[in-house]
Amino acid sequence: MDMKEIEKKWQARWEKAKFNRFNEKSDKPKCYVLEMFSYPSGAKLHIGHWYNYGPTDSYARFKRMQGYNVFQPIGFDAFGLPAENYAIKTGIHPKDSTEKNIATMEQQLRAMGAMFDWSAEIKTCDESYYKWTQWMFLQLYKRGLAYRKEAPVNWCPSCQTVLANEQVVDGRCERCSTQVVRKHLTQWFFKITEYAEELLNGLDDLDWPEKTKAMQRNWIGKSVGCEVEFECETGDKIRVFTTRCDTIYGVTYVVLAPEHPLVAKITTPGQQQAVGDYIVETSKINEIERLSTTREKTGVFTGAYCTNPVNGKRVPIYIADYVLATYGTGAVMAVPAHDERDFAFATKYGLPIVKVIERQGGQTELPFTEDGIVVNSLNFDGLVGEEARSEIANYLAKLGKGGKKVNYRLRDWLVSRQRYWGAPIPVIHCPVCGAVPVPEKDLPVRLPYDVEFHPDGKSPLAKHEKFMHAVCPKCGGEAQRDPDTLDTFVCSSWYYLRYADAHNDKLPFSREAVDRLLPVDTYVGGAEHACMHLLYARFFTKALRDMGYLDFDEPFRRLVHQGVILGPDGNRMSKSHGNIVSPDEYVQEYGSDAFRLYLMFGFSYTEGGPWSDDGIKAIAKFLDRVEKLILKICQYPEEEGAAFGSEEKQLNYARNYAIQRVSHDLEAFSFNTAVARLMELVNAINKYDALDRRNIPLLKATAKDLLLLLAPFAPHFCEELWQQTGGKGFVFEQSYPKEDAAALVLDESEYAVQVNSKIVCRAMFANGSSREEIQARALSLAEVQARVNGSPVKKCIVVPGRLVNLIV
RNA sequence: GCCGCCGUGGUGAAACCGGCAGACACGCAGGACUUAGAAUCCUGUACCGAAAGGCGUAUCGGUUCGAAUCCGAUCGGCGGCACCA
Repeated sequence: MDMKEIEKKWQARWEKAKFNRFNEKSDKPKCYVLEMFSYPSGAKLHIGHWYNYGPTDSYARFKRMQGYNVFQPIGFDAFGLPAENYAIKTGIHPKDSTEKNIATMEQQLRAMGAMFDWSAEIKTCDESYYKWTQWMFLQLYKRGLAYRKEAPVNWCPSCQTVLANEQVVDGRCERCSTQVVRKHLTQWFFKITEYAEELLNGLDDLDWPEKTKAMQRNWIGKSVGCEVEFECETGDKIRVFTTRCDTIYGVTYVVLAPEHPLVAKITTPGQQQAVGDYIVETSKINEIERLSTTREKTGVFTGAYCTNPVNGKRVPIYIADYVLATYGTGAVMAVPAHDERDFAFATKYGLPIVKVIERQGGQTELPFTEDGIVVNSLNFDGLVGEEARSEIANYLAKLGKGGKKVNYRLRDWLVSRQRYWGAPIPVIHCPVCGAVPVPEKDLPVRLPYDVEFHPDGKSPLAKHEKFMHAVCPKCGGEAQRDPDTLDTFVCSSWYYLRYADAHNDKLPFSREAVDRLLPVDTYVGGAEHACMHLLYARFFTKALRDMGYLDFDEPFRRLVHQGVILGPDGNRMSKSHGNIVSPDEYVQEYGSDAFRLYLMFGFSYTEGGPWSDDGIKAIAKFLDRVEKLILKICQYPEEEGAAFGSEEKQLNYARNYAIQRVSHDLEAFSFNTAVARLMELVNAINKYDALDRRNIPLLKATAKDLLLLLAPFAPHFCEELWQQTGGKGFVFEQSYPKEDAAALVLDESEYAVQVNSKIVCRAMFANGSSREEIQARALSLAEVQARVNGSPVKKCIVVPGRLVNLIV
């Protein structure tokens, strides 16, 4: 077949028939299959795109043939830094380069032949989209979920913008790997922490990879403990968070983070110099060093003291940078006997170490950080672990000095970016009224085209006078726009909702549209989004639900991560490794169907692995064999009343076995085994076809099923064969074959015959035989008798259809 | 350090709930057809052994009639979190 021609032919016909569109009028059950949309980088699709979109499209086509009304939209995550950096380098405007890239990618995606519903296409950089991204911001603001505050934030000196916590990997920028630095800035945040508990609990019921759920749990980082108030001699109260309040009688000092607001207030005049020096010193140390566990602990005494609420003991207050300002309360109670960090610190600075926990039934070596028996703790002595913590927490609550408290590692999501190519934050800063949201009727706040790109740490918009100039919506006075844009992850946090109603100009989506299509049934994309996009999108869904715009809690019922196709050398494909493999030459040579089929067959979908084209020829050959076989069988004259003997039964078994397995494997995204089962069926048909006497109707029916089974894997190829063999309409209008359970029951099966769990031979046994019959027949076999040697059978284990084991 | 996942032929990989390890392919070897073969078809292919047979799923041990699969320890790899109190 001339695949190039055939691809074009069928793509044009599908297009003309609007065949790939979601059918609004159908009463079939809906199935929303979604691949993560792409950033329009470079120009061409790379293997990763193919690997994500090809097999998933096969899944979508399979669901369609199974009778679902499938919705498979596509679009572009079009805002973002690369386009802007490219503009700084080349002078080509981000809008122009992005639009050009999108045009190329659209063309390539169409050429792939996936069943995308292009009528719902979205581009996040279009006004018609980002207007609603801004609208989302305003709703969150109204709900108190968007707020502005000054805080220490992560700044990427290379990208010249702040980053969210999730975008800092090992102290480096997720995008460009530059070391981030800490800055104090006033920025916009989304209050994702308000949903911490629900985001955590919701994971339990999701059909997601366990690993991804574990990563989100880890990221949310719930820890259950206790908050305790230590009163200073100045009257100030220091609140500390601890998970080990059973050790509270062992507190010998309290430590504040150097940034803690009370530091300045409580430091005694004598210690001011030392404390000031220490703060300056630690602020110079970058985040990476500061977070290193191996670094020696340092700190300095403030000169102040506070009181342990449970025993009235006076303990010194230190500052040390091993206490983080951003976690818990930014202060800890130090129990050197039962915490390794406190132990190291106390040893270094000669602070007392008081043992209050003992190992149950053993020697207690300090620091002892496990649970144990409470000692030296007045009336709590003798309690153990959780019981002790609970009792002490209750006691603290009774004293009015604290109580049980849950802490999360998750921080609020910083969404401001000091960059141009994003959705402008719809806020006006008025000298009188402060930060005022732009009224919804004034949306969108348009991104001006004529800007200059000078990476200087400020948004290019800040220098655009016309853009910046605004009138305060509240008082009508002179005001300034917020010069920052929204993190692109804000755009991608709701795009799956927009697809459902992509052309709505009154609302981001109508309730009716999302009710009909959402949630997404199967979402497919890379695992690298585990703690970013996938967490943010869940947050958006829950927030929108609480605002009454949605009626469901979770956007993605089922999640599948495709693996990563690495370069042939086993490294990630990259320009710097010089190991990028382009799909184009393969597609050119073998066609898009063969290429996607190879991707499905050659890799375990969720694993991926190093690229190798070993076997791509075999796939092309396989398609050739199918073509020859089907065209040949199709020409056989009809013959009625042909015999149905054991050969026919075998062929029919192979046919129905393939139907059963292929359907099962496709549902499980186990494409490699599904293709293997198809190859087995082809082998079985070939074998049968080589016989002298054949049952032609059966052979034809089997060949037809093969074609239908293969259709989702090789859509153009099968569409063409369907037509050539006289099929009416599109092959994808046919139902996917369903297995005949009766054909899967064989008269007899081959059993492995074991004596004392060792395989002795194989033999055929009639199915439905009783255990006694099987035992008797097994015993009668010559190989078995040689082993048994007349010994009595003590036990006989039968696994129906598989194995019989005689224990003698 | 903590959490999670993984380790199977020369290669990519299979194996549902504990039941014939290596499906399906690639590669390789041999053969057929052929002027020719990089085409097509057939046969073989975990390893050791000529064979009978033995042995085998990172290593060691355990549970079981039976373990790639379950349990414990060790080694190796990957991913996440990490001075988180």
